[in-house]
Amino acid sequence: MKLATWNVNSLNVRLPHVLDWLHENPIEVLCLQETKQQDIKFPYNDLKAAGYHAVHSGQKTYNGVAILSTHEMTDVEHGIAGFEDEQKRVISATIHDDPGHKIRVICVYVVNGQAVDSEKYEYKMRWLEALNSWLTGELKKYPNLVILGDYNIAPDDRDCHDPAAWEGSILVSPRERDAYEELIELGLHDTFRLFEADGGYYSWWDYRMMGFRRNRGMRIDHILVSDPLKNKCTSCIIDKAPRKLERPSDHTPVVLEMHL
DNA sequence: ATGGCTTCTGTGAGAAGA
Repeated sequence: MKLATWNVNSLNVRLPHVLDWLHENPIEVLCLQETKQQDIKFPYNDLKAAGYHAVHSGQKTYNGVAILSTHEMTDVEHGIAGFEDEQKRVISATIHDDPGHKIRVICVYVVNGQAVDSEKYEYKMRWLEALNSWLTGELKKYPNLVILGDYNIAPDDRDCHDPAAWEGSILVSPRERDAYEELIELGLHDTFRLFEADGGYYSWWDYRMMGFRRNRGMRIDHILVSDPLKNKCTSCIIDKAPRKLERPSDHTPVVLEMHL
């Protein structure tokens, strides 16, 4: 089974890239973030024509998350149970593959936080705490769990192009990294790091200052798996190809392969 | 360098992203 995550920075703008990418990369599950559109505008028909079921939790202008799958999805849940949030940042579903395996997939768009001294940063920290408590229960309910998305956290200095310049800033601050580490301590594994120990691999590059060409990026999009799935993982790669297209998203897909 | 780009809203210029 192949699963991927991609922050598309507006599905309205990026739908052609998504359809082209799915055509070239036939995978079973794709989680999208920042669709930036209401459900009524979501391109269910175009995705269906491409062979994908889809579930979406969207809103106008900001946020918005979706799960696309070639397989049937059941038990769709929106948001973090018990956490009131106007912002559409989480959607979950159970994927049923052809051999009959059941995998619980959670698509997350973690709060950006803007700057460490902003109110949005405090919201980010509260949000991550709520995610953590909720996941504790979800892991018990669903042993085979994959959490894919834009975490807006670079877990360590290998995941940042210039740690000295970024020290203490948003995306790398100690409190954010501690919150990420607490997710890992629930018994989750950063699948990219199962296969690659070196730095210099990023999933986001700033649009400004030729960030991509100079590889001035951050690895902030992650695929975490629960313990029972760890040894089923066979590869996790960052596909830089879509970042090279005309009018790209500033993020690029991360792809996990598992042999169930 | 409180910048740089891109998207959104909505038709201006400002917010937000990361």
